[in-house]
Amino acid sequence: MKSSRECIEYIRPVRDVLDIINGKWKLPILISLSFGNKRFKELEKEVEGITPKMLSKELRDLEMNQLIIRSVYDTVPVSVEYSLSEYGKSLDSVIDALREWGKKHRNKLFAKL
Amino acid sequence: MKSSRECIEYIRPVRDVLDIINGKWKLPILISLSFGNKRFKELEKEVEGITPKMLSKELRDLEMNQLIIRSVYDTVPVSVEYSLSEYGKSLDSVIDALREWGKKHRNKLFAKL
DNA sequence: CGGTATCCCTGAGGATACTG
DNA sequence: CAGTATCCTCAGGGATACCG
Repeated sequence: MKSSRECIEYIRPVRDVLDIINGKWKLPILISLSFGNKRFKELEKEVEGITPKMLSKELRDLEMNQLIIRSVYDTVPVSVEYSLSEYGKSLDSVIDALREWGKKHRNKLFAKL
Repeated sequence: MKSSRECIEYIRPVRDVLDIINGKWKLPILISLSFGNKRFKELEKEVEGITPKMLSKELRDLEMNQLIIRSVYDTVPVSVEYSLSEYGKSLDSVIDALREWGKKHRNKLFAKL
């Protein structure tokens, strides 16, 4: 067992990440974008249950943190495309880990029934 | 680029996990316990900033989800020890991934200055 | 299409004090 | 020591409607 200080040091980076990908929507949005660039309406469908207001806000947050890129194309009507930045793509390992555990958890829950 | 249905299927397990480890405190608590069994007061110190109320609530949630074990010892005064369950330990990979990314993120922020 | 605006509510989370 | 009890704030999130 290590010292308390080491433990606190260990927690810090995780808290940093939690600050960035907090809430129920950010990771689902990032995952959706990891499947390919998406328009606003597409995201609204794939991230089930999200409202336009929340989607708009979360996209802004993610863009501010440089995880995604918002590209506006000068078509008529204007079209907007969201994509993962390289930095956002680097979250893959995190998403994979979460996903693997999530699948195990699901199996565990089913096994109980 | 895959179909929308695949994408939605892909997101589901991640949302399951998020439901379990949501909020700012659960992962820090789990990490602290990964360093060794802890008493309530010890956790209160190592999970910096948490109030006893939140700690109490989060511990209850984590216990309900079988991620931690609460052991009461019949001493005077009574002592309570929290430990990771095997199931809780299986979150290691998730925590590692988050932590690795968090460290990178920190470096990136520092590099900017 | 890609969002805003408005209103609303719950619950996460905090501060402080207290108890068996 | 291991929590409860109260009271409080505020942001996360939802519903619905609307706009350029």
